Amino acid sequence: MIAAPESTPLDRAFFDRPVLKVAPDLLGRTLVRSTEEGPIALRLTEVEAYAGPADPGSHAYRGRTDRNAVMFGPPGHAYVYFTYGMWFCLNLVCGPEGDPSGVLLRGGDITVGADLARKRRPASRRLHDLAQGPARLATALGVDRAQNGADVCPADPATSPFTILTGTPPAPEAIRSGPRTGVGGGGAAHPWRFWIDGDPTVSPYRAHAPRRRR
DNA sequence: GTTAGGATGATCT
DNA sequence: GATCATCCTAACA
Repeated sequence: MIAAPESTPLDRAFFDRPVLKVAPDLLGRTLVRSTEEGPIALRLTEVEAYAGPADPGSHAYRGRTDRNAVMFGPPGHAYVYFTYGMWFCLNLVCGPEGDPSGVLLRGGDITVGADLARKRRPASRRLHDLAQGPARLATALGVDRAQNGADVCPADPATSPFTILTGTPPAPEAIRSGPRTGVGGGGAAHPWRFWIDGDPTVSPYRAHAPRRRR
């Protein structure tokens, strides 16, 4: 039988490239999240690049720590971090090894397993906001600290919580870029956020606002 | 439709 | 002790 395009996993060479090439190339790809409860497939519609040790918006800006160690490792692995006391966010580490760069997955369209995602995100009112925003995406997919460092290009996909399939990339003219969301300290200076034009699962842009003290 | 403010804790200075 | 690669709800237009 002929394999559908969606069935081909992206290999490590895909991620072992500069992050600014990988990030837009991830749009339209399918992330498969496997759990005991069942699989969820997500078509990526919005991502952000965090580009190496000189990027002031990056967790790696001030060097390697226990928290960001995965970003310094080999490409094709998941970097999961906990933020705002409540949420997890999912990144994919890009190459080359030793260069701490990665792609934050900010939004996607759930194509398989929407019922399971709804169970994890009862606050979600519509299909398109199940994974609209990085913490929503991680919540819908059931991602937490346990997946930090997981291989997303495993030799045997059955052994990994993640696989990424070729999917159906959008036409190049449908790919938009702009400033990153929610990063301060000059980190929004570069147009390193990429999304699929007009897709309802793309999160609304919010400029970084310093939090007020109570 | 928009906006303001609170939740909540790991991480780093 | 301040800062977060955020989300949700309530209030208001």
